[in-house]
Amino acid sequence: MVTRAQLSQERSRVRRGQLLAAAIELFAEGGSRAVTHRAVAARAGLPSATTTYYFESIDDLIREALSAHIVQWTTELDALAKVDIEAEVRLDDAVRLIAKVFSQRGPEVAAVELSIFLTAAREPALRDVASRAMQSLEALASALLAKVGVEPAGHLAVSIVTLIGGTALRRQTGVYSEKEEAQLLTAAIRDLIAAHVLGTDHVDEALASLREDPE
Amino acid sequence: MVTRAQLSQERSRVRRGQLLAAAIELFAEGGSRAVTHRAVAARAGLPSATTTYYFESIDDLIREALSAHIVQWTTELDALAKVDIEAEVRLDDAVRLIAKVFSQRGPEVAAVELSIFLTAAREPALRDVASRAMQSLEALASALLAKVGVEPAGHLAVSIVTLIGGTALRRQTGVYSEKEEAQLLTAAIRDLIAAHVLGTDHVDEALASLREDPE
DNA sequence: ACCTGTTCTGTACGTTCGTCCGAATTCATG
DNA sequence: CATGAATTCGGACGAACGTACAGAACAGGT
Repeated sequence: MVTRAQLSQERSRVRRGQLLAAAIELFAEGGSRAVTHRAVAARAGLPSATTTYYFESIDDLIREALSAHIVQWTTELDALAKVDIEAEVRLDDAVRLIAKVFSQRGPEVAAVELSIFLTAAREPALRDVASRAMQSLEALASALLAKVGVEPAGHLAVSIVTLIGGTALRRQTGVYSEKEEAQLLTAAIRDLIAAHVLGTDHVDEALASLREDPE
Repeated sequence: MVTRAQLSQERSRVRRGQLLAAAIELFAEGGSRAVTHRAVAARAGLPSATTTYYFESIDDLIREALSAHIVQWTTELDALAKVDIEAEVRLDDAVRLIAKVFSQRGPEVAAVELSIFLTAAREPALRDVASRAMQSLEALASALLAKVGVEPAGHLAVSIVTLIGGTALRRQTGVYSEKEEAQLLTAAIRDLIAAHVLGTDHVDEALASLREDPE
């Protein structure tokens, strides 16, 4: 049996979700200035009073929308890590896959996630979910690295995630084409992995040779 | 002789600059929603009508503020590249210096620059200055690399800039401490440089050994 | 001292914003 | 069927917003 309360809760949950999704859409299109009570309700196709009924204030609405979005993204990352861990993965596949984490749904969506990370700096309510997302990203990188035989990954996974974030950032400026970015990223990831498997000694040696031979 | 027109132009230039600076301050503190005509004028200590006198619209003001800020940052980067090119630079110094490009004035300011890169994606007026800033960053990295004997830098400078951007991004979330971020970044940069001087063959070799020996 | 064009700014207008409220609706429960 | 708590929603309120403009303030030339 389905009680009224449950039905109502379900309906409320749906409507809240619609509002949050609409808010994210507007945020992606025009930044936080575009997210207003009326605009959100209109985009969601709901009466304009719903936004005030479901959220304490407009800031609350924006915060929750960003939070929900990054949480869902984190969930997808975790799922991705579990699926791929059970499949056969070659090094190139792994590199290619992780290179697409930020870009899989186009640069516009990536901009939202990046914005959330930036907003987290001045919104304590977002800091937890933002750092959790970062950690899931690192966990995904670690899992893929382990799958291709790099274990333990140590700092390597973190550095790879750094590359991914930096790439997502630069993609927003459009200095390089989509193809160039992909090539640059995969090449850099390969270099980092190589340096990692070669070990600190080889790295120090290579750098030392630089110092001795200043051209 | 100083004409009235010149005096006036000078005064206008100063006031415009004050307004732009005030706008950036507000933007850094509360995002674009905090940048309003009245707030900007109040922060700059000028009459509230000045904002409409000097700028066509509020969007124009925000755009110009972000543009001016990133242009100035670019200028500083270029100056930095020229100064350091004339000084003796060791590898570790170079790595340390470039690691500080984004962090020299605290994470709050870095957040503004990152926001500008993101905003550039949906504001064509910012795209030029944003990509120019990226290129100056790469030029700085190239110059430092050349100084320590890595020449030509090729993709290396770009990859290092990617690491810097990714680091600046993650610093906003606070997952790692200031010191950890610095260590992670310098280690990753060293790895990339090492892989670069070792050459593609060594990298391929190292990765091939991974494939053959899946633990 | 007076005039003239430019620069500046206090003020006011209409719009949009965030928020609130009361009446209407819904539906499990008594 | 009556009750009441939860939900829905049109409309309205004051506040803050972007913007426009008439007149004040100013610095020459005469």
